[in-house]
Amino acid sequence: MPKRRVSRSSGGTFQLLKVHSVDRNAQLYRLIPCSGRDALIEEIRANDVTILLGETGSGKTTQVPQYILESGLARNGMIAVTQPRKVAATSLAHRVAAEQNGTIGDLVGYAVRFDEKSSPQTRIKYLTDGMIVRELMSDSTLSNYSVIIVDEAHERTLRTDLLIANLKEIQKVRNQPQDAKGKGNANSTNPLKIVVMSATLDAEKFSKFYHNAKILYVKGRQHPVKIYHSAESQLDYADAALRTFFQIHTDRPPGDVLIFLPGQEDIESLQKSIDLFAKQLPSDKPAVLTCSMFAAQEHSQNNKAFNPPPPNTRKCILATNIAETSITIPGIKYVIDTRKCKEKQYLARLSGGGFDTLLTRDITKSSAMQRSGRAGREGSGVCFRLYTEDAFNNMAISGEPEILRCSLTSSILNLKCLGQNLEELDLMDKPDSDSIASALKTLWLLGAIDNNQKLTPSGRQMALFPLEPQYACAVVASKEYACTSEILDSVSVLSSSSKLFLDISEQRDAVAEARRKFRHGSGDHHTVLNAVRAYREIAASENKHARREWCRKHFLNERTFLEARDIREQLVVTCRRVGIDPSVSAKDNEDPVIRSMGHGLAGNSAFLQPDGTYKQTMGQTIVKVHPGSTLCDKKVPAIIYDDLMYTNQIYARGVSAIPKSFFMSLSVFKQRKA
DNA sequence: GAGCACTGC
Repeated sequence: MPKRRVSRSSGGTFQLLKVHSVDRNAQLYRLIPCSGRDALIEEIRANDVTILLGETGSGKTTQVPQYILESGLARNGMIAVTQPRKVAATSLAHRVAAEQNGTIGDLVGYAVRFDEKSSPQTRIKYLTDGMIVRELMSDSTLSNYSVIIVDEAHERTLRTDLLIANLKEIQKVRNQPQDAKGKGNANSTNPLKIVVMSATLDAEKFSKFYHNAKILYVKGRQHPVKIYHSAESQLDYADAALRTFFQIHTDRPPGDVLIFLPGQEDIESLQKSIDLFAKQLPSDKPAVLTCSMFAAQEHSQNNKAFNPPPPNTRKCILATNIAETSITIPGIKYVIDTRKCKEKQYLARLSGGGFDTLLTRDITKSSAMQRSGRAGREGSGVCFRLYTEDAFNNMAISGEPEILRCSLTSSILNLKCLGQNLEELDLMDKPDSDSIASALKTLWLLGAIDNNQKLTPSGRQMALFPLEPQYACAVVASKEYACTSEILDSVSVLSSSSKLFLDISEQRDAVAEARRKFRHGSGDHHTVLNAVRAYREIAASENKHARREWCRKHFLNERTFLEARDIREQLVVTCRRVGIDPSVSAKDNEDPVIRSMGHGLAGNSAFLQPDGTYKQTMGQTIVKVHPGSTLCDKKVPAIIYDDLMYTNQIYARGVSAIPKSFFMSLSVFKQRKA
């Protein structure tokens, strides 16, 4: 089928084209032109669900909500726009508020964790997908909204998937036509419109899920990017990237280079090689400045990639997926795509709990397109794919949705509170039965559900805490052990998005030395507590600058402390609600803290074997203590751990020693062993 | 002897 792309200027800020049919094999969209804004509003007015397919830079996320507002389609309620990321939600809201000439929180607002700006006047609200899923718990039909726009739906985050499934159910209730007796359904006066926004390639799946909803196409404003594939497949992607970079450097006009690599290890070694070769360049060639970018790296270091290079210098940025969606680096004209990324995948196991794997794998087509697009943000660019065109054509269209590759423990607990079962939910992709069974077993071990899979009173309490069920269980248990204050300190740090202990490979010895100050013989949980206590002392007596300097000197991430403080405040409120005194402290008594954690982490435990290895108490897996743990190289009879991660071996992270006798007192353990 | 990226009550 020939590619037939008909477009007409819309007069608005973007062009709108209606997709008539999708030819999957050719992967071309046959497009029928519409006239922009009015046509879009008419389509949304006429249909319960609209799928909006759009290239990046089309402005759909900022413009469409405003069009809907001005059209009066949302007269009965707010317009929600959901985002997978907090920064996106807040920055989009600020931009749209400015376009509406208003202050943020007035007509246009946002809601993300720890930060909400909205008022009774708010009509357009940007929120994270997690936030709206949470709202579902208190208002099961989301009655405050008349239009819900699900943005970045193609990312298929766990929460977006749960939202999409629930929205289908909500529409059944709210969009019911008046019944034959003329007795109108109370809800039919407040129907719900759904707009699903997605990047190209996978729109058809959303359409099928929503009873063949119409797909509309929004044309983007990206600059053209010339794409080169390699003629033959490359065995060594790092070496291929090195050669490609110097080819660009010697043959191509000025412009910075962005290299996508799977992880920190590859980044650091390739950076060294490039620096080494760059020194040997003839003096008439421009110089090379390399920067690296990955999440575990200090912010100040990551930020160097944003600085313009000195005159007559080409900047080369080596980055992980962090530069694919979350961060946009200015000045990039060339992209080198190694085809690789690392992805976390949860491996459900019926005995001993599941564990995460973190392995290098091939990227997907949408990822490859996203990467090449990074060369066309400011002008035309070039992308060098270190793989053949065949390889590209054979890539999966998009990644596996998160719901198929993460632990379901938390989601199942939350759904149980809503009276829903994950198995019965109409999801776009259903997790396999092993994954569900493994989560149910964990919940049973925690005492959150009974033998009939019914929520227990303490399970209902756990669900109220903004924590993984394991840590919520530890908080609930801390009441009995009179150490809630310490457990809150501990779990708030463990639940933070960033790690507390920074690792800088070049300063390994200095890092180890600084860490020794907080080191606690019983393991990582008390080591974290020691760091929290030390920071609290500094924070009480020193100013902001001194605090920051103290953290830097001890290789501690201050952002983690600050985030943990916010989380702790939320936990204190929840504790009071369920009758747990958050201020009760065990003082210097260490044992209660370990035992409380032991209740949450009973399934994450292992006994020392005669041969010196650790074997799971509730499974057969041999686990190794992670080298970053204070208990590495130490042998204790029994350990609990925060999680297992398989990279080269199965490593237990966040490890503490626990008396072996503790397990004998646990009823679930006795039941389990029997 | 080692760390893809996000997010939430």
